[in-house]
Amino acid sequence: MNNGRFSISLHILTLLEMLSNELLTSDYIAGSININPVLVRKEISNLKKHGLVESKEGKAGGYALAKPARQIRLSDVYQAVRQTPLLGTAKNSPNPSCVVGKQINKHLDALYADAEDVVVKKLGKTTLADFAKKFA
Amino acid sequence: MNNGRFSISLHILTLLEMLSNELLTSDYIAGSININPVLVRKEISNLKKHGLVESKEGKAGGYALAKPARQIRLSDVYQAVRQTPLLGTAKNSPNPSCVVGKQINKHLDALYADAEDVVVKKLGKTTLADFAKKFA
DNA sequence: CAAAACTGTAACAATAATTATTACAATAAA
DNA sequence: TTTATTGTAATAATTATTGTTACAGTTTTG
Repeated sequence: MNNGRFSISLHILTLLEMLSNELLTSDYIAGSININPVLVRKEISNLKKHGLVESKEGKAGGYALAKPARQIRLSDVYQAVRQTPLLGTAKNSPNPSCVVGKQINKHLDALYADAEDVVVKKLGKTTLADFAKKFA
Repeated sequence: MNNGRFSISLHILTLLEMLSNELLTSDYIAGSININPVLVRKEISNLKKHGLVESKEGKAGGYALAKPARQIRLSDVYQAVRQTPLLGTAKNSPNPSCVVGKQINKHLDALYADAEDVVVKKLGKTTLADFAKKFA
């Protein structure tokens, strides 16, 4: 699958929701996650592309959610971050002269799509607001 | 997530099922998948540990399924291969002096477990026999 | 029994993916 | 005009994955 990007994006979004009365800087966010601020900015750049976060440049700038947390489903976060199929991709190219090799990718793709579908449906049942509520 | 191991394991198992009247060598299997035979043996070593494959050493040796394909669920394959949480793991250690940082791992773990659960349930509905049937 | 064809596995090399860092231009506030 | 901040490119470092070589151990077969 992917990497730690889902965790990081969700961490960012949770912080933005919990402290939604102010703009948060990449430095502050990086301090909570304990990673490099540039990574936070890169990750947010992606979240902005997907309409989940907005930013203000310049002094006293920072980040905030682009819409109410109850309108952000965790599946939206997953899809914003998703790059490769959930169940992984082999980098081989199966032998086309073998019955199995010739067709396996087609069948794997279908299977992966189904699996991913149930995850997306599951994640779609929780909003960022629900998730953030757990942090007392 | 992981890598290409699920694909490779499923490819191996499908071959073993389709040609279940003979023992297949790692060389033959590697030729269909188009990877190194040693990788095949390593992967099978894991499948053996999980009771899905059995092997015979020596000349005229090779591999076969350890039980009927209809008794092997794709979720068994997934669990045999699974190493890291489906949705990825960040390698940071969140700041414990932050409300979010302190608790996020606990909540992420719960969320990941739920997501993984639905995938396992979904994969559990298909057996290796079902899957192999698709290869005319 | 000796040669041949295998599996099993360790050690290591190569490649690819991920994460971190540095640097600096652009923007906005004070 | 200084300061704080985002945006982004370039590159380095680290880690994960995949591939390779080598060889000991096992079994069949001539």
